[in-house]
Amino acid sequence: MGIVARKEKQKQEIRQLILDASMKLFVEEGFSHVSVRKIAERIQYSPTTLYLYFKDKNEILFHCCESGFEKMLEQNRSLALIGNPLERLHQMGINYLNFGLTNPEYYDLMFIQDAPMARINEMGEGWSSGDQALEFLKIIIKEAMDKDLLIPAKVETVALAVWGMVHGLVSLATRQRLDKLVSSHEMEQTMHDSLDWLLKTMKKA
Amino acid sequence: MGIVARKEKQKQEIRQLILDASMKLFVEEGFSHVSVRKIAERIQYSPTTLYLYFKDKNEILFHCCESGFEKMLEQNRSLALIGNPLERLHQMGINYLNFGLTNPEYYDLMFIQDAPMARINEMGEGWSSGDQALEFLKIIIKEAMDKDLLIPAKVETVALAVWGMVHGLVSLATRQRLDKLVSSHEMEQTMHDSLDWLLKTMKKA
DNA sequence: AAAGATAATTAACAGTGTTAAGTTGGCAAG
DNA sequence: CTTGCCAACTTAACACTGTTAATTATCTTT
Repeated sequence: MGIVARKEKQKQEIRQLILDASMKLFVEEGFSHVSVRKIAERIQYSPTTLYLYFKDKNEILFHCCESGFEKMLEQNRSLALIGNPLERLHQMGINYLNFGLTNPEYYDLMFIQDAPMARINEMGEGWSSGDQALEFLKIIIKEAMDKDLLIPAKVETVALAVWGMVHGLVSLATRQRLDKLVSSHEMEQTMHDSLDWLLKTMKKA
Repeated sequence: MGIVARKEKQKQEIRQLILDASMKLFVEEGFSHVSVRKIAERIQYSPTTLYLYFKDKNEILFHCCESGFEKMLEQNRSLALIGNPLERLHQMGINYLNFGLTNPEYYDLMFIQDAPMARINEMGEGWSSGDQALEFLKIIIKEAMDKDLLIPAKVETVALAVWGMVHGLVSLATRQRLDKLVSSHEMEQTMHDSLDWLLKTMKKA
């Protein structure tokens, strides 16, 4: 009994060892340079050993992705302090843009790459991290509407529109679609302008 | 003189042969299954021959990307018939969403993958297709503001916001980030709802 | 200590983009 | 008419990728 427990603990330790190495590699060299062989080399194991602890590379990437969501959640902790739901929404948008621009690799994994989604679809479970984030957004919007600060509309519609816009801005920027339109030092300001415009426009007069 | 011209013509023919094969492969099997070897096999040439006509795979993909823009432009031809700039903007948004959802592979190449941008950055030239499309959007928005149909604001800011939103919606949908939130048969309607909401909200009362 | 289970490895498969070296063809000059 | 050249094209190879099957090493239990 004690033995099987220790074995399980060791197994979890190696799993964590693999994930830590993956994360480091991921942050240092970027998504596209993360390979099973490179991860294995970092922890001095054979490449195939990773397959004893994870089904495939997608599963490893999924965990890196989850860790990205934690990072984002961490950044949003301070939102709870903001009483005004409209200001809170604004700050949440700013946080989102900043997160995307400062952690493009994480952002990629969380919202663009299909590797993490592939693993989610194989398992039954839904995309809890993403659901949670959108739920959070919906609650703020609902609160703002209830307090008569926003023009009334279907909450889902508005939430999707807002998320869509900030995601669109971040992904256009990180995928270099705005490079020739906006000089890089103006990029952040320009994106914030668009966010400000949206919030101002949807605000009740 | 006639000889060197014929030679040049033949060279262009093979270039086109390669591009046609790439496009077919691209449409039939999707972006991720397009490989230099597969393209070569389709036209009965050795893989390395492609490198005599194109610098690298990115350059081939860039041309597929351009062809996607033509397809999109084609779809937008009918916009010219719409007199009201607000209605024109609306239809343009609908077209954009439809294009993205019905041609996810093209959309990917045009707005998400970095392969085509890599080739553009290597050459000096800017992203003319993208610039052109955004310019088109800006003109409509400006016209709507001039005709007092929209709440006045900086045109660039609004254009980027609108583009950002539709792009965000399409890319979230095609990258499966909305699967567990919106059932697939409702997807299109939900996205259209968000677009409608935005246009209605930014419209002058 | 011997047998059995478990952990880790090596070898291999089937692919990828790309470069360097070698081979074939046709055309022009001697 | 043959020789030499140049261009088009191919073969071979490099350095990778994710992943599976078979094999070896290690540790536990009898």
